[in-house]
Amino acid sequence: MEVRRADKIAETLEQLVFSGEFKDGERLDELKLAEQFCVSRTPIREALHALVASGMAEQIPRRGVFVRQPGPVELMEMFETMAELEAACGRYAALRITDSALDRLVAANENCQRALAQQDHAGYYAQNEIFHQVIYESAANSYLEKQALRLQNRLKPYRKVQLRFRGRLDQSMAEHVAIVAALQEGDPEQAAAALRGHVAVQGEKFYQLMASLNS
Amino acid sequence: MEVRRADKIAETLEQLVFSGEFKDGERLDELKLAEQFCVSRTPIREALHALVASGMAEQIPRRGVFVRQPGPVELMEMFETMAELEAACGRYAALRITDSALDRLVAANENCQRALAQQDHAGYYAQNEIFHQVIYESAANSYLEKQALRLQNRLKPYRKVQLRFRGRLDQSMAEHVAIVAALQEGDPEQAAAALRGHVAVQGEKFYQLMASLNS
DNA sequence: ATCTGCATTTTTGTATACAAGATATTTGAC
DNA sequence: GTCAAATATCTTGTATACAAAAATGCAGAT
Repeated sequence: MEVRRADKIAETLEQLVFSGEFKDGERLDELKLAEQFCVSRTPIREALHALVASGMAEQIPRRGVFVRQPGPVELMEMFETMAELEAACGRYAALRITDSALDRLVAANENCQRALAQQDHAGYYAQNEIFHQVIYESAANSYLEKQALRLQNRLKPYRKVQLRFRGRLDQSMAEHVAIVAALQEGDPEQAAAALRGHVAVQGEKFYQLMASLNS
Repeated sequence: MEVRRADKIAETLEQLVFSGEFKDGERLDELKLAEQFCVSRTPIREALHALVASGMAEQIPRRGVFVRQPGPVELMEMFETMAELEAACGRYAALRITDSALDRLVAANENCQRALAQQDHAGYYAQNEIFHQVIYESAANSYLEKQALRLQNRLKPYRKVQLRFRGRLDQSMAEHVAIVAALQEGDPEQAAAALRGHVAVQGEKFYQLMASLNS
């Protein structure tokens, strides 16, 4: 799929920004990166433009591109938007979901519970991700699905933090059950509300954590 | 704001794709465009990448970038997504809108009505755009606002078509009034529902039109 | 010592040159 | 005449060279 070196570099840089290797506001030096990746400036520049397009960096003309780690406010806004996107997916999924997708949803949920019992955090995250992605897919709107996937990916590094809250995992599982129930019932309003709340609380927990750290 | 030639070129290409100058599937030849714009391939390539990033073109490695005009199904999906984004904005706006924003909303609405009375279509479009943008802004979520603005801009060329339907303009105005009322009441559910319906019907009308043209 | 103006040095943006993969064409066999 | 293989041509991707704008450093004046 990706034969161009620039694309691989973009992917690597994305990971480095995600992992916090690059601090907020840091300038991404074309020459240094070119040397570091053993390529010329050209593919580096293309990779940097990709970063800018995905919102992880900002370009100031004739000045360079700077990493743009979202602050607490922007993160909260992104979680809020995610909540609405998921609510939208849930709304349509309630009307359009297939039986096989419902099965996969239940299966992912059971896998979540199993991972939880085994203290397998990585497994839980993976299955949780699948759970939500099945809902995006079941909205039967590939454009909406793509948007949801994009933002889900963007928020991934921040979602992990919030699950450390006391009892959050159990609560999260209970919410999943309610979501599945609403989808099985085919109730758009209830599915939307359940998903909105489920995601929104993540943002709020995260915000709480950020606030507690900054005081 | 934009000192880089590549950015101006990207903007121009965007317009050309919007206006249908470039047909769906057409390859955007770097050399020809470079000659046409009297620049080298480099800024052209950057502009093409911008087009790809905004979803108006597709890049196939080692093959080139091709214009990607959305088909009826994808357009319908985009309208559906727009409806949900606007509903989300309306939901939050009902809780967060300021008095001054409400005033601007009413003013834009009156300007719409005035333009309608004078058969000033361009004026109507402009004021209608402002009406919706005030709502995005009033959601007090700049991330969500940005997403809404992006999709609104992307759908702009298609929205105009749909307003030609008999009586659609009058109906649209009535919906605007209902939206303002819900926001004034501070009722999130009603605001969301009103906006969802208002935008979704545009998609439906558009789909009807496309279907009638293809038969 | 600090600030201002000029010169130097980086660094971005663009043009050109080169490499490699994809497409088109030609030539030969059947 | 059709098909296939080899060659030629074209196009993208990358490297390098050049131009222009911004940042930096230094000298001199206040």
